[in-house]
Amino acid sequence: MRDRHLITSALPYINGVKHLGNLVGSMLPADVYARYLRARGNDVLFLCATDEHGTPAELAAIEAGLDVSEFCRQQHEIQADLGRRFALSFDHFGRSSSPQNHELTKYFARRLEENGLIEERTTKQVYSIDDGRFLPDRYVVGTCPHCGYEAARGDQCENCTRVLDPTDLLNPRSSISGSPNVEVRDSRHLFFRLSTLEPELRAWITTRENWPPVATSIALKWLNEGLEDRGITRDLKWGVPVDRPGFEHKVFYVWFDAPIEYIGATREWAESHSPARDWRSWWYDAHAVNYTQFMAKDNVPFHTIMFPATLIGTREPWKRPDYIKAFNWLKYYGGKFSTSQHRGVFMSDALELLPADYWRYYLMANAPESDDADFTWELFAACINKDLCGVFGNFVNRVVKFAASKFDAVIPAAGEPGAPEAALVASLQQDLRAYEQHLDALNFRKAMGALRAMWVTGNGYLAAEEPWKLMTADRARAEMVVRTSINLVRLYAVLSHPIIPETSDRILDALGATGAERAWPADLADEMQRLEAGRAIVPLEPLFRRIADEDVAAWLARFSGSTAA
RNA sequence: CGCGGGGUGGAGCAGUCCGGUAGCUCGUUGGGCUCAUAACCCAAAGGUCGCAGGUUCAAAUCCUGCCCCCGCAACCA
Repeated sequence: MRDRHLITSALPYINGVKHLGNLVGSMLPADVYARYLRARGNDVLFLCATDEHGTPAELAAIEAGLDVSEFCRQQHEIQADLGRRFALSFDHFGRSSSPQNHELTKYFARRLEENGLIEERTTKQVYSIDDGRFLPDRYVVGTCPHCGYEAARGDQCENCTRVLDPTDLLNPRSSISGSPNVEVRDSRHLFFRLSTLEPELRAWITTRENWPPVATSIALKWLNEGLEDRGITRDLKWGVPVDRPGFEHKVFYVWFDAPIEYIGATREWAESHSPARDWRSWWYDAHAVNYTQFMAKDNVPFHTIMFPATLIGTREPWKRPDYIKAFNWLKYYGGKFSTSQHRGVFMSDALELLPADYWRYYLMANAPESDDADFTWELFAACINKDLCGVFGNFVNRVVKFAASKFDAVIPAAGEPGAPEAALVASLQQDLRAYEQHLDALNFRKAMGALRAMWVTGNGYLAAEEPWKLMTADRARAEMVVRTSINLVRLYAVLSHPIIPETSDRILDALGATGAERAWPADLADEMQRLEAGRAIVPLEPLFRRIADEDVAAWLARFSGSTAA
């Protein structure tokens, strides 16, 4: 029986094209894992969506001169398109603004209320008269009462790092319009009584096994500091409406409805089919489902505390994640990727330079798993040139060219596997086991190392057997080596498919591989003779191009942003 | 004493939980090969594992103190 795997990637926010850090922190590793599990024959549902609500979306829409719903529609399409071009194999890429999510969000809020976990409270919010809106804390700026820093934000002073309340600020003003015409108004809001769920959350978190330290440590930090009740509504127009007297101009807080969209996207997916698929069995009483969430570390509190609390608070058997894969930051030359300063590489930029597979391999081989990782063009070029061009691309190229020039691109028939082939299989078997174990454990860097080791083995095999010499010395043996090598090419394409799917398909197409010949390998000795003698193969051009020093220099200049010299 | 992550040959990392001659990739140097994208294969050099104490027959690994770097994690998503 096939295992059921539910995989979700953190939802990219709607306000613009995401950068490589966003990609490597959730969407890409989730895709690699989904592709791997599918290749191993599992029943996989892989979901993502745009996270569309909140103040930044409203402000970005205003800046774009668009109605917020139209802005989100356009941005959603842009992100969906980029996802396709990066070969992200979502079963569905949804929208947190969908009717399904509206309905589910209201449902969850209602269940929490029925269970006594919601209460109304009056809060004091800064209202900007000139902007005509309530301001989230970070959009209120003023002078820090502690250090005198004049551009302190209402949530925290960046200068002295003290946590602030917007009402602490001297000379407060709106960061949107710059207007000092602001006042504090009372506003009624719904609060989620998180504090009462703390024991259950702690019991759940402390029994999770082998989660990344960055996931459990952040969750425990929140629990140890004590959970506070949290407002789950906001004074905004764009969002899920709160059906409640006196709340006509309020919506649910974006962080309340966004994770619910994981379920919403499942419904969107189910209802996009005719007849509709079953969404509920993935989420409700879904003991047989193995659920893995991917995210960067900034998202951890919401996935280990807020969302689980929402699910627990329903007192219904909603599925919680079995495993959370959390990543650290990808940085650009030691600093942050910055949208406003155009610093770093964004998904759309990346595809202008090179095809998706280059980025996919590099990012997975250098994923920020144990610590923040640096993106530099020098490392990127070295990794591409060495691993993809020199080791993998070159192996495929030398085998295919040799077969084309010496055997008219037809797989030769003579010879039987001998001791070198047995040794080859043994070596590959060991690395394959490591590769599978690392992917099963979501250790992507190590998995890439194992994959690379298998590629290296192919070049070593050719160097040791020297088929170009055997052509005259032992023709049968030469044919054996070439036939084995062509099968190695096929094997590598199959194993690399989760990482570099487009290149992998290109190779398998050239080999005329059938569906069965694209399946995950079982017995490697058999795999080495799988493609039979007599089959014609289509010559391939080199799979990857080398990155020149001039490319590095040009890209460095182009992407270093406004802070560059 | 905010919290978390990290400090291992020139660069990037593994090893630290469960102490036992310091490992991988890139780079460098030397050799080999010439089928292949000046690619590939083999070998060598290079580290007192942030610092200082302590425990131990033995510490990168355990304990104590300190230093440095990165991030911000409850109304920003």
